[in-house]
Amino acid sequence: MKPIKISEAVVRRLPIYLRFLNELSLSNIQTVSSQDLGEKLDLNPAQIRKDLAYFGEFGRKGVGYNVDYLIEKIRQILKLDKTMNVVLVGTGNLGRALCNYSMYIKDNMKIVAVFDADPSKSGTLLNHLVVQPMQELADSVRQLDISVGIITVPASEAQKVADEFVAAGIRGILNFAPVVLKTSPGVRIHNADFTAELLSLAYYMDHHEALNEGDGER
Amino acid sequence: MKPIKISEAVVRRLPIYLRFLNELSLSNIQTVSSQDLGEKLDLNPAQIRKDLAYFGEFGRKGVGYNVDYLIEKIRQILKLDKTMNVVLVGTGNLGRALCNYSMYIKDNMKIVAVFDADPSKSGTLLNHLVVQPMQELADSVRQLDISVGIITVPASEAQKVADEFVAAGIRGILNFAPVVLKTSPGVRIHNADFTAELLSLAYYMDHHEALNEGDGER
DNA sequence: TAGATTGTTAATCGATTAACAATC
DNA sequence: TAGATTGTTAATCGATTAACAATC
Repeated sequence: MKPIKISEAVVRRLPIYLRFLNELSLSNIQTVSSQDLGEKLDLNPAQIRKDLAYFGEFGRKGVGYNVDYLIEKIRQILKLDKTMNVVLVGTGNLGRALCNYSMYIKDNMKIVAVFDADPSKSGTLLNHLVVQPMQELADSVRQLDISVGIITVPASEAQKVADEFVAAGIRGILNFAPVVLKTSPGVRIHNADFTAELLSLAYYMDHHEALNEGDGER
Repeated sequence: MKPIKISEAVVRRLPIYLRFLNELSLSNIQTVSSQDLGEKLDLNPAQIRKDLAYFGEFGRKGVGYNVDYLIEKIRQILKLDKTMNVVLVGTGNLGRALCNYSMYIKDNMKIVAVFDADPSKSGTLLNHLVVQPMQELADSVRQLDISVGIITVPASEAQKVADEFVAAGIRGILNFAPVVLKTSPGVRIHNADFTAELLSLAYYMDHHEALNEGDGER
């Protein structure tokens, strides 16, 4: 009935909308216009309306969007209305930091298993979870109905972990390792590569004002 | 002489090129073609050639690019040939994990000061650096010639920190807090927002295959 | 020379923005 | 009713890809 394919850029903005709407809801604000959203999120109001309209008619002309209703709808679209089980591999500093994050709960994303390639880490406790050895990955993924995997191992190990994820049946990967992963077409990879962000930030420091005269973008 | 403005998308890809070239260099590979790069990095070869050509003629027709020369050039473009001093605010799990990262050294990005809004954290040691109270921020930025700031505080505190960064003269911000920051036009903000990446990943899990038939993209 | 590969222009594709009728 | 704001179409803008002459 609606075979329109949604662009990646649109999907990427949905969590941004959701977060801000949650803030509004906490402040007991009941209605918001695309104008308001655009100002707060530095986006064009038309773009916001268009993004939302891909999924349905959520607003009321002359009025705006009901905050709580829109939250509910976006959560449905992103499938955050049911719990999504997540596995994390790599219990270094970053991996441990991510495990301790509590935000997942509200968004129904839950780290339910933790692995490390280093056998000496097996059995140690990390935020109520026992670190497991890699051999148990496939079993856990099946038994715990895990669909998403987070990679926080060194770059040199990341591809290997990705391969094991795919073999175990994982369909989505959030990759923190600074490397381009290769997987089969059905698997979705999102990169959370802050080192690249940091390096590209350097480009914009100081001396390039002369070149980028028409600056001020984000 | 070259008043062409470089698009954001181009700059974002430069660190990706650089990383892979570094790998090649370590393997003693001396020459690489845009074809090779494209295959390894999942990018169109024409795009890679065009990206590089914005900054100069780095390749040789019929031959390809000299790996070490290209590394040198990209490092110059990104200004990684001189040390860039970085400050980090927020010594929670994530902040501590970032401080312990060693990658910065190779890329000449160095965390030289660490702050926390919680006064009880002041004076504690974090990876050879003494955690400082926020009042000292502006002084440190000036004295240590810091141009980039990393924000790893909770979302509720992030805007305040960004304001203090701007007031202290910082020109680039890497923001890990899940919130859209507002600053003056001259300040560059890059978001390292893995929570958004994780939530948007959920969208692509399972039941949406039917809609996105033409899948397989990244 | 023949084969390979760049740098670059032109064509294509897709995403953003403007505009406005519909309507609350 | 008048004012506001959506949903959506059309216009614009920008980025990606294809194609190819130049040349190593």
